[in-house]
Amino acid sequence: MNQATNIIKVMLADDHAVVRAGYKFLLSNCEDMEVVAEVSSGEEALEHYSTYKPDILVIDLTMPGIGGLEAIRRLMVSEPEACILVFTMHENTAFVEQALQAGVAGYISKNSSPDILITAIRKLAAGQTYVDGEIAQHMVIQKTRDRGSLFSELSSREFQILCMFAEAQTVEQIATELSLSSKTIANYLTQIKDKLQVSTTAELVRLAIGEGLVTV
Amino acid sequence: MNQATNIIKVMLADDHAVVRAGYKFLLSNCEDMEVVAEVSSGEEALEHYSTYKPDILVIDLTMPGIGGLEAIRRLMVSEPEACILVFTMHENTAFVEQALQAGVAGYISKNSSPDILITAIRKLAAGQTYVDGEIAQHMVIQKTRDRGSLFSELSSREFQILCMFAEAQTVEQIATELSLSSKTIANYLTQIKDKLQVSTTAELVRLAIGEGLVTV
DNA sequence: GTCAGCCTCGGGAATTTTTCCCGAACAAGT
DNA sequence: ACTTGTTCGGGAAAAATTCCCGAGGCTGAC
Repeated sequence: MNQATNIIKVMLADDHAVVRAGYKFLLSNCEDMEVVAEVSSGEEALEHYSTYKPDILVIDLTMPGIGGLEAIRRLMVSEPEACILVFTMHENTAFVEQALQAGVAGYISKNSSPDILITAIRKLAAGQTYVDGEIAQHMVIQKTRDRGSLFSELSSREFQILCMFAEAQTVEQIATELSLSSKTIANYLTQIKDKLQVSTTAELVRLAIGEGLVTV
Repeated sequence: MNQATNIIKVMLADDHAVVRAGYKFLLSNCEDMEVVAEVSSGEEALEHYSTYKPDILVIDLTMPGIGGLEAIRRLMVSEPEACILVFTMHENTAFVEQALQAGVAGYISKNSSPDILITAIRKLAAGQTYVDGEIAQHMVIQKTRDRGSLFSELSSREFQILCMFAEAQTVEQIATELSLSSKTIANYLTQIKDKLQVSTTAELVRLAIGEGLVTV
């Protein structure tokens, strides 16, 4: 609404200090925005969000602990009007979908040119949404061809569990971390295999790695 | 011995016709060598080797069917004096080790500059061995640092089974293809996990992919 | 030659994991 | 109100894995 008069308050969430420094430097050239807080994990983001009440939260998806996606989901519960911009290296359609479903207002890639970040922040501050051009293209292309996003039919819980499993976590470990019965996790995995139409664990892991859900 | 007077007879084994064409073109510029046969699978290589009795067999590792490694092993049984040059895209130490153990005389990468192939063929024809410089470096580096080649303690059977498994083949499929009991395969896999110090299937697949044993 | 050591192969039995089927609670959409 | 989807997990059967063991083959050392 009033982007000329008011300064956009930005909060940064990224686990790499250098990356945060880069952001800050980048934004320091813009008179209309200011970094009011920076955190290095999803947990911290949740903890400090209400203190700083930023206009925009710029957040990475891959962070230690609960990670970005989960942090976004939780934040949207307690602060439904939060304006979140995902800034990550995951160009994978599945992540974009999951993030958008979680309610983020923008999604840009770390591969994008730096000024895209500025553009995106201004757009979001003006109440608009922004998705990186290339990413949008990927999504359209992937949508139009046969299978859609392959992972799009997974629920967020299923997606989360798949990611954890593909990172070679045990069924028990996942159960513990999510405070669920290992029975539940096992059932989920069966369900996931079914939806993804793979029959073995090896295939599942290959698929997840191949699609870029996890890095090896 | 007599490289000046005699023409080096070369047999090519690669499943891609274009690649074979490239080899032939490359070698056509050399007066001292000639392509006497070309085949597109390990099976064919075994079948035709004795017909042509080439001085050098240039072979790729990734081919349909039994693949290059297995073909090499079998060939070395029937033709122990065979002179084999592996020419592949696998720069992975594990493959180099497995190939050298199988008795190949040379190992070069498809990433090497083309004239390396010529050089290598001449070396081998002269009774010497040849391993690509970069690959050798990799091996030394990997050897000197902590763990050695990780897969080096796997027997060839174990290595083979691991590769197949990481390609998402079922225990049953592997058993069928190798004409073994699925019980044996399962036992092998347990053994492999033990040697590689991983506890889950997911970890095993990740490791295999991460180390480049299979492509995703 | 003999012996130790490793590799290959698989059976038996216990154990663990996975699957399949089911139900309950809850939220959202129509 | 009613269907639909998500989340969670129990029960029981089926399948996979593990652990342990043994036999045969091959190699290299003594």
